[in-house]
Amino acid sequence: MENKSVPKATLQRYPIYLKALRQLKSLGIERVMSSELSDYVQIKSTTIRRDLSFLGTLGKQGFGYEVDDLIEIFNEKLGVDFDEKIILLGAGNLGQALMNYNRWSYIVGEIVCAFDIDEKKVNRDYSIPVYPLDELEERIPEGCRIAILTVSKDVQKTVNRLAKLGIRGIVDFTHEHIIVPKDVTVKAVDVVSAIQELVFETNAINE
Amino acid sequence: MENKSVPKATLQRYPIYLKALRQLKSLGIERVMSSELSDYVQIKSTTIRRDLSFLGTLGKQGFGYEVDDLIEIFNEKLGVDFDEKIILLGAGNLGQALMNYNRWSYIVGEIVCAFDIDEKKVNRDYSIPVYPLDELEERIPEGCRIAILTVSKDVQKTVNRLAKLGIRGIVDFTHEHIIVPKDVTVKAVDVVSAIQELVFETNAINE
DNA sequence: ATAAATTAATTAAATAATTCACAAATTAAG
DNA sequence: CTTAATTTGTGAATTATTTAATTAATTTAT
Repeated sequence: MENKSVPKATLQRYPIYLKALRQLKSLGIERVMSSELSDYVQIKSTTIRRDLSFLGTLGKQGFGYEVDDLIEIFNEKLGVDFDEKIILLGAGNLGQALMNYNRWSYIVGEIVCAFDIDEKKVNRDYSIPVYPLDELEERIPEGCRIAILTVSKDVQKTVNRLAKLGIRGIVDFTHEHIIVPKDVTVKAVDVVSAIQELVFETNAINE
Repeated sequence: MENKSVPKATLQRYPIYLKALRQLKSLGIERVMSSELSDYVQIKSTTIRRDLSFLGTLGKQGFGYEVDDLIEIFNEKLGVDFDEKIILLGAGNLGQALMNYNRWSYIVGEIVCAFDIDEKKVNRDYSIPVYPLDELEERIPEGCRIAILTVSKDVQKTVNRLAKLGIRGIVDFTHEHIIVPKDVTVKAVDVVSAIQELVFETNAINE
C-alpha cells in the first residue's frame, strides 16, 4: 500500500470510523462489513472501503473486517496511542469539562497540565496541575505538539507564544479568528460555527 | 447567481468568513479585498470570491467588498439572525460554559432553556432555566429546530426523543456515535476527533 | 475626460474526491 | 472438492471543487 497521500476528506472521516468502531466493539460486535458500517455512519460503503484501503489491506473479501483489527490499525498507523502530551490553555468551565473527561489516555494521549491567567484557578496539586500562564515557557512538557485553547483574553498573544514554543496543532475553542504560521494547524471546535453551518444548510440554497 | 446549489465545502467556510469579518469590523475596517481576506483566513482569494459569488454579486470590481455588506448578506441570506430558539441538553460543566457565553443572540439565536437529568442541576429561575429532562416534551419551545447535546448518559435515547420532537439539527458534544433519521443533521463538535485529526495529519502518510 | 491600475466575476482548465463496475479472494454449502 | 454466494480492493469513469486565465467594471491620477 504505497505512499499515496491520504486525501484530506478521508482524514476527516477517520475519527468518525474510529468512534463508530469503538462503539461496535463495546456492543460485542467482532466483525463488520463495509455495508453495515455504511448504514451506521451514513457514508457510502465504497467510500469507506477506499478510505480504509489507504491504511493497508485490512479486510477479507467475502467476509468483511475484524473490528479489533481496524481499531488496532488506527492506533498503530495513525499514532492515536502515541501518547501525545497535550496542554490546556484556560481552566474555566470549559477547561474543567475537558480535564474531567477521563478517557483521554485511552483515546489520544493526555492533558499533562493546564495554564490560566487567573490566580484563583491555579492549583499545582491537581492530578492535572494548573499553572499561571506566565510559566508557560518553563512548564511546557518536552515534545508537546498539541494545545487546546479555551482562553478568552489575549487569544492571539497566546497563540503567538504557542507557535514560538513549537506547538504543531491547536484545537481552538475560542470564538475569535486566530492567525498562525503556515506550519501550525488549527482545528476550530466552535459551537457557534457548528450552529451556523446547520442553519446555513437548512436555510441556504433553496430560494 | 441562480440556484446553483452551494458546495458543501463552501458552506463550511462561511462561518470562517463571518467570524473574520466581524473581527475586521470590530477593528474599524470598513472595506476589504479578497486578497486581504485571503491573508487573514488562509484561503486562496479566488476561492473566497467564488464562495461569495454564490450569495450574489457582492463586491465592486476595482474596489473590493464592504465589510458591512458582507455581514449583512450573511445575516439575510443565511438566516444567521433568524433568532433560532436553541435548547441545551445537559447542564454540566460544558453546558454551563455554553450558557455563560453571552453573545448568542448577537450571533445566531439564543439558548432558550436547558434540560438535565440530575435534579441538582435543575433551576427554573435562571435566566436560562434548567428543567428536568422528563419535561423535555412539554417545555420545548415552539419552532425549535436546533439542539445542543452535552449529556453523558442515554445519549441515543435522548437523540431519539429530539428527532421525534422535530429537531432538525443537533450539535453533538458527546463522545459517542449517534444515529439520526435522514432529515436530521448532526455536527459533531468533538475535541477528541479534532485532536485525532491533528495527529492523523501530522503522523499519517509519510511512512 | 482619459488612461492606467486595480479588483471582482466568470469562463475554462486542472485537481481532488467519489462512485461505478468488476476481478480476485474468501467463505459456506452441498 | 466444487460451486454458489459474498464482499473486498481497485482501475476507470464521474462528479465536485479549486485554481488559473480572462473579461469587465470601478477607481484614481493626470
